[in-house]
Amino acid sequence: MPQPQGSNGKVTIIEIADAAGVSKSTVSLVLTGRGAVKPETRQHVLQTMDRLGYVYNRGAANLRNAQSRIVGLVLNDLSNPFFAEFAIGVEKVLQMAGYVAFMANTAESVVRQEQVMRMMREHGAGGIILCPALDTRPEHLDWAKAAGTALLVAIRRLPGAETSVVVPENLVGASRVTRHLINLGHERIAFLGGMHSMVVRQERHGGFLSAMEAAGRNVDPALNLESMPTRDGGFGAMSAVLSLADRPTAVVCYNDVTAIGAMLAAARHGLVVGRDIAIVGFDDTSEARHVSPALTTVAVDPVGLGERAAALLLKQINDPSAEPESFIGPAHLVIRESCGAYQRALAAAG
Amino acid sequence: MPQPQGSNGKVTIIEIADAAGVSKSTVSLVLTGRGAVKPETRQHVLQTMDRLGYVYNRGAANLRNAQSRIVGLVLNDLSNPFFAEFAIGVEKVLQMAGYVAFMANTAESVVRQEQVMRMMREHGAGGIILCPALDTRPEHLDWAKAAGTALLVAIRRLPGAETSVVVPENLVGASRVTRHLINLGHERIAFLGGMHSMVVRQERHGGFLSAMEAAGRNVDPALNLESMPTRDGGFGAMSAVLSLADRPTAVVCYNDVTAIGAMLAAARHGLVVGRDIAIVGFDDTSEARHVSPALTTVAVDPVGLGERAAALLLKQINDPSAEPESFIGPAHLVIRESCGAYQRALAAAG
DNA sequence: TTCCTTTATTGGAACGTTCCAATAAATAAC
DNA sequence: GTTATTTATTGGAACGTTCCAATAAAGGAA
Repeated sequence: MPQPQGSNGKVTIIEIADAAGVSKSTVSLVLTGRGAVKPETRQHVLQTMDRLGYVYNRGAANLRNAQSRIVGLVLNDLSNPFFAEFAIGVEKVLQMAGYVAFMANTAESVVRQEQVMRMMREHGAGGIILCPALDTRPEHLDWAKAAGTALLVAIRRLPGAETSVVVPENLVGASRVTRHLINLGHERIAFLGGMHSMVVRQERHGGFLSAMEAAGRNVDPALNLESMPTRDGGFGAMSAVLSLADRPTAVVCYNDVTAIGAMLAAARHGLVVGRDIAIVGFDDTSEARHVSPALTTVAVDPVGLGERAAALLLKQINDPSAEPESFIGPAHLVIRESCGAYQRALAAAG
Repeated sequence: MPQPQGSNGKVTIIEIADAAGVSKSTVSLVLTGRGAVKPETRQHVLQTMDRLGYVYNRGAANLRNAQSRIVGLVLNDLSNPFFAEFAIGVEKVLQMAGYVAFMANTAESVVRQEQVMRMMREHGAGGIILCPALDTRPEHLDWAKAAGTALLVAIRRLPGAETSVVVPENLVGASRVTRHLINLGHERIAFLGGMHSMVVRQERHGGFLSAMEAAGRNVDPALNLESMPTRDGGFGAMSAVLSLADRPTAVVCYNDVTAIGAMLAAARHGLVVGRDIAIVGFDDTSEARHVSPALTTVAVDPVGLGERAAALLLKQINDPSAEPESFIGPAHLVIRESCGAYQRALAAAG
């Protein structure tokens, strides 16, 4: 039965020592498990701590040995299930290593990102995993080198920043899904969604272009539309594309969210996705499986990327002199219904 | 140009004082902005801090005045977009108040939940917002009263725990959506999904029952089926219900995820949802909008709930003697296609 | 000038922990 | 039975900050 301590709420190591009839040093030894302490003494101290409702004060401890075992996880968009899954992967690995994640959402605001990273440093975070907000400049991260804080950039590469990086194989993935559409016989293929300034879009669009060129397909600049990477953005861009005189027969979207918006727009125009038009996405979020028709997309295993990011960061924390390291996660094609391949196969068989 | 400090990485207030030719007390005054310090001195000190790359050490500061301005946010399932949105609401309010959220995911594990809450206390969190994991017992939270830590339970009410609570109007919401089905002329209505032990299910099922009874409808115990609150669970329960001799004409589901599973099962049995059978959900997740036919459901504004939870917690932190307070968030009906109301209206008009 | 008040600045004592060197007790070696 | 060695325990000095009481400097009023 925890006894709320006498006057103020905080029970300290010294009060435990007094109550247990030992010195504070002994209590400390029990706490850290470092020195040799007689089993019965240890037991007694532990009981006393339990009885008085003791809480370890990590702030005070960190004052002595700067080993905080906390790392920061800075996400640019928590409402995107992709990042939520990434976070789950990160937490899983950190937990196993006895670390705890200080997680924050910047909602694409560089200002908020700056604030949040400062807070984390002030709290003694040993490292930070950063999914950078859209307008992040590499010089925003210079403090890390100077302060010797381990910093890892994830998901969105930040050209010019000399840190470890964990990103998916955007170029290859986009190239694969585009080739898939080409193999299905499509000639006019559009690329939809994302803003030009986003590195991820540049990579994915680059993959799209390389597949098109490799197949000798013509790339119509009118079929390259930017939009915010949201459902509404995808809806708008798709509507624009469908109002063209010469419509495409297939559409590669920046990501799943955009693709789902595009599917809605197509349906609104009376098109049956997968039959009248092919639409594909990127990321393989759980939504992709559940929309109707199910979305053909590129899977990048966000949980796995998160695990990898955490592992890499821990390595860097433990060996601060190590060189920055990069991990490029695999991206593989997931064929479902929205590209029409399934229907085509059925037709061929029947 | 931040100069990485001589030997170890950490620059302290004393080094700043030495470099600026003032005392550490003066630097502290500049830092906290409390005392009266000559503008030129302040300026000079600030410049010196910038020059040496000083980082405030919150741990050391908290040692003196236990004002940490951090609060913990413990989520039971981050992969559920509902909780991600809730978290966004919480962060928004905390940020405005100059607080920072220490966020963690328990993945429904009570053990992990315990770990994570302990960590947060150890780091000096002034309060915690807890979305409890499934098997949480009220006595797991007893420490909060004893330690005087502000604790707020959100989304899942925890009977027997004497804390502030922020939850949606589950009973009223379920009652509303049930009445909607009754008004559409349904007689045999089933309730599907969720496990009996879940408080949220008890509330929603209670709302279902009250609407049925108020309308004088007969409640067939065979039409109350439990399942895990997953898509597969919904699929299984719906399949079971459809194998009954006397099928229901409408189904109220525990939540959207379950409802979507139920829709798949209905389709598999050759039924057209919205015409041959009505299916409704709860939560209004983004998926509800995008399945086909779109799901009629109950919206509960997770972001708003998050904002409210944060506001309530801050209030409690600032006035620890205040009584626990509850907020029951509104739940309103969102009519889409899966209930058949739309088709019925069309038929009436045509 | 002298005294009082306000404005700036300061050293030292906390805060709760860990570590080090020192001691006390128990065991092993001779 | 003495000495070495191991095993348990301990006080005190940090760690980086804030606060308090004290001092120094600067004006204002007599």
